[in-house]
This record gives sequence, structure tokens and C-alpha cells, in this order.
Amino acid sequence: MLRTHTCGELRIDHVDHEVTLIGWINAVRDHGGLKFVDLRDRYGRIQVQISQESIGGDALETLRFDQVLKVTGSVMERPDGMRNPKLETGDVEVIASSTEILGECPPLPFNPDSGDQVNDELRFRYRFIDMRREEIQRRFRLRSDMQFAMRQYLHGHDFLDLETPMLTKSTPEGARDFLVPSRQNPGEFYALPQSPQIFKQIFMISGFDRYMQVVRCFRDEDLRADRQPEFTQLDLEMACIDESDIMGLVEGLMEHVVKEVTGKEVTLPFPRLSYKEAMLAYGSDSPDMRSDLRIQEFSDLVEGLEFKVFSGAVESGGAVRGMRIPGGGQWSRKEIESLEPIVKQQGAGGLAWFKMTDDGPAGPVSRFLAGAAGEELIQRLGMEPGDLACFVADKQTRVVVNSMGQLRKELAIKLGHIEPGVLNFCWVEEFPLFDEDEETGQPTPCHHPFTCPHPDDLSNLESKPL
RNA sequence: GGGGACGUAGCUCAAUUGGUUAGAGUCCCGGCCUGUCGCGCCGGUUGUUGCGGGUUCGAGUCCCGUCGUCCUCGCCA
Repeated sequence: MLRTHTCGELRIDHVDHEVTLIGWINAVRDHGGLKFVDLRDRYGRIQVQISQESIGGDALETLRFDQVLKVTGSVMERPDGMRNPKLETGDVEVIASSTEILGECPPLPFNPDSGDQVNDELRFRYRFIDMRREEIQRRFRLRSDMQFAMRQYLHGHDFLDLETPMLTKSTPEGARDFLVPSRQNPGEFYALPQSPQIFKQIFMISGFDRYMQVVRCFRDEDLRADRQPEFTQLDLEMACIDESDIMGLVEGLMEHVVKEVTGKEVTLPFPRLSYKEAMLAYGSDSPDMRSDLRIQEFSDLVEGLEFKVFSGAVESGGAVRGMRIPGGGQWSRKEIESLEPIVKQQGAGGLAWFKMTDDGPAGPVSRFLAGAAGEELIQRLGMEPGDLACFVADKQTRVVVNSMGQLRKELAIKLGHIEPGVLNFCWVEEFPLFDEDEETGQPTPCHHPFTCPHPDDLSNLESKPL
């Protein structure tokens, strides 16, 4: 080995050891005849002291950021008051007796320390620099640990890790396929799998009753902030089981993975809610349970409210839904109205709202709340002075659901409910097999076309699929 | 494909209703510095204001076109 230790591992126990390190120069603090150099590698950082006395004569090299440097020297305990508690290795430093630059580095196109401040385009163009960043390395480590933990757990539950072809044929799923021209058959193409489940029946009927893979999926659709054309999925297939078996297994899997990767405990079993409940209360089929904001149905009250926007929506077959935002009554009118684009983006005509003051309701909707229906609405919301209530009404329930869901999501962030790193799992049950296609009115798979209908609904499959 | 925002120094950003020599921090270069760890101090260079055209006495700023990036909707589970 060209090195005796990594940059992250030296501690007080190593004092007086002779070591050789190789790493990238993370900083140079030049005091004339004495330089402090932070040396970095995947495992951490350590301070190296390079001086004329220790290294002899004119051997001091010109040191620059991100040169690759080899240092030989001895580990010394830092003097009192010179320790750096921010570094794992901060109690010691290496006094260099010789140095050698293994890799030169011209000025970089961006400073890796500024990280997320820099354009994505520039970061991706120089991905090898971006990937030197501690944060990026941490994420790679996280993925690696996570995939290892998944395989470890599933291996322990008799799952085989099987591979399936990448060059395959088009599947009846909704996304556009990535195509690969075939050399052997000019004019014909392979499709890359949108997801690998297409092969599951073949494995099942061949007797592989449990298999898993951590596998790439390819979907040739436009990008979004949280979406890439290729991504990795855990695919898990089992035979001879019922719903409780798979829920138990997956809960155990998540418990194991979270424990292994973060050290955190998760509470089992996960809470369960139906698709209908999720769409109503959270406006999403994948609700973020970290916020306790809840959407409520008010379509049944509109008759007593005499508010045309509300009653008109319900009469046309739509809905009115609203949400109490604790403390939102403190916001200015301008601040509240700045929420409107969120729901308009989802197709809603506008955002209706009122706030609760010590003197009762105030704001645009308050004048419709005088009667008994208004009283009940306020009571159902649980409005207290200082609260805000927001509503969306539309003749299409789908628009109401999406608008309120998006509003809930953004308000949860605004209110600080969404703590990064907090994991609140839940199950969403009773997914419908089909949705109504917006354009054609025909049934379209709500989840994906390989799911099995609920046994109770099997008889409806032909007659009334929706 | 629709809508919106943006494009100024290597990087991150300023530049008043259109007004004189386009600035700051950082990076970089030179000098000083033996206890720094975001080292400090002194000095210095940043430039086709994305590109092309137009309006104007005068355009980084306004208009048109074009290219690029990001967000968003469509699309996608």
C-alpha cells in the first residue's frame, strides 16, 4: 500500500506513529515558513503541518487546492488550545517530513464548497468535482448502505436476487419506451423496461416463489424536479401469500433498512388508510404524514351557505373541500392571496378563505357564514381565533383533490411541519383498479396493469370497471 | 407541446425612470506573515453584459428574433 492510514482515522492513540497519507488538499493556510494543510479523502480530513524545519530547506512545494498530495510524517498531539473539535481528527496533526504532489490541479471551474449554490449544469459538466463533495459522498454511501440492507434482509427471507433482460419488448404500460435499434433486425427495436415486473409471472410459474431485484427502470417522459428518465426500484415478488404476509414482510424490511442505515427505530405496524381517505384528507395517494393538516369535505353544507361558487360546484357534480390552518390568521391578506396560484395551477378557479378573529370570522368568505350551516362549518373545522381556513370548490372533484393536496403540501412546508430526516410510513389500501381517463372517459389503470382486482370486485370487472 | 422566470468576471450576485470609466464577495496572481483551521494583512487582473438585429444623442437596462438553463402544466407511478 502506498499509504499507511486514511485521512479520517488518526486519533490520539496514533501519536508518535510514522504515517503516510494520500489525499486531496482541502485548504492551505500559509503562515510563511509554516503551512497548515487540510488533507481530505473519502474517510475524513486531517491537518498536516508543513514547515521548513520539519521538511528541510527548500523542499516546500507550491500547494494548491485539490492537488493530490502524498505526505509522510509523524502524528503529534496538538498543543492545548489548538485542537479543532469540528474535526474527528482534531486532537492530532501530522508533522510532515516529506511531501510529494501526485496529481496537479488547475483552478477549478467552481468551488466545491459552495455546493448546491452552483448551477446544476456546471455541476454535472464537472461531475467528478461535484462528487468530491462530502454531501454527495454521504448520499452515495446512503444508497449503498440501503441497497445492502435490503438485500441482506430479503436474503434472510429466502428471496433470490434475480436479473432480468434490459433489452426487451414494449409493455402495455403508459409511459413512452426508450428504444434501442437492433443490428440483427434492421428497422426493429428493443424497448428498455419501464419496470421489470413484466417478467414476474414467468418466474412465478417456473417455481421461483420469492425473488427480488434492485433494478433500473426507464421511462422516456419529460423531466421534473423529482423525476429522472432512469431510476432504481426495489422489485419484490412473492407467491403463495396474502395481503397480510406482504405487509408484514415489507414493514420488517423497512424497519431493518432504517435501523441499519440511520440507527433509528420505526414503530410497527404502520398506520393504514384507504385510498379514499388519503385522497380526501391529504389530497394525495402518497400522503406526507409528517404534517397533521387535514382536508375536510363541506359539499353537504353548501345548501345553507348561499355562496354561489360553492353551491354551483356541488350542483355540477363537484365538491367543496377546506382545511384549517392553525395560526394562519396572523398572515396578511397579501400573504394569504399569494397561495392562490398554487390551486390555480391545479385547475381551480380560485382560493376561498376566511380567518377567525376574536370578533368572529373575517375575510372574503365570512359573510356567507352567518347561518346555521356556517356555524356548523366553523365548528367542524375546529376554528379558533388566529386560525385561517382555505377552501376550493370545483365542478370536478379531481381538481378539488389536487388543489387542496398541493396546498396542504406547500402549507406544511411553510409551517415547518416537514422535518427532513423524519420518516412517517403508512399504508394506503384499497387502491382502485381503474381511473376514468380524462379525455376518453374510458377506464385506465390507476396503479399499473399487473395488479389483481380485489376479490369482492371481480364480478364488476366486465360490467362496471369504474 | 403550452405557460412563466432567468442569462452580467472562472463561481455567486449587484448596477436608480435608459445616462458618463459595468461593481462586490469569492477564486486567481504577486508580496508579507511560525499556531492557523472560513487564517490574516497589502497590492493586482478579471468582462464579446448568451448570440443577432432594431429603437435612441446614448442600451446591461426597452422592442423583435434566436440559443440555452430552470420552474411549472401536459405527460409520467
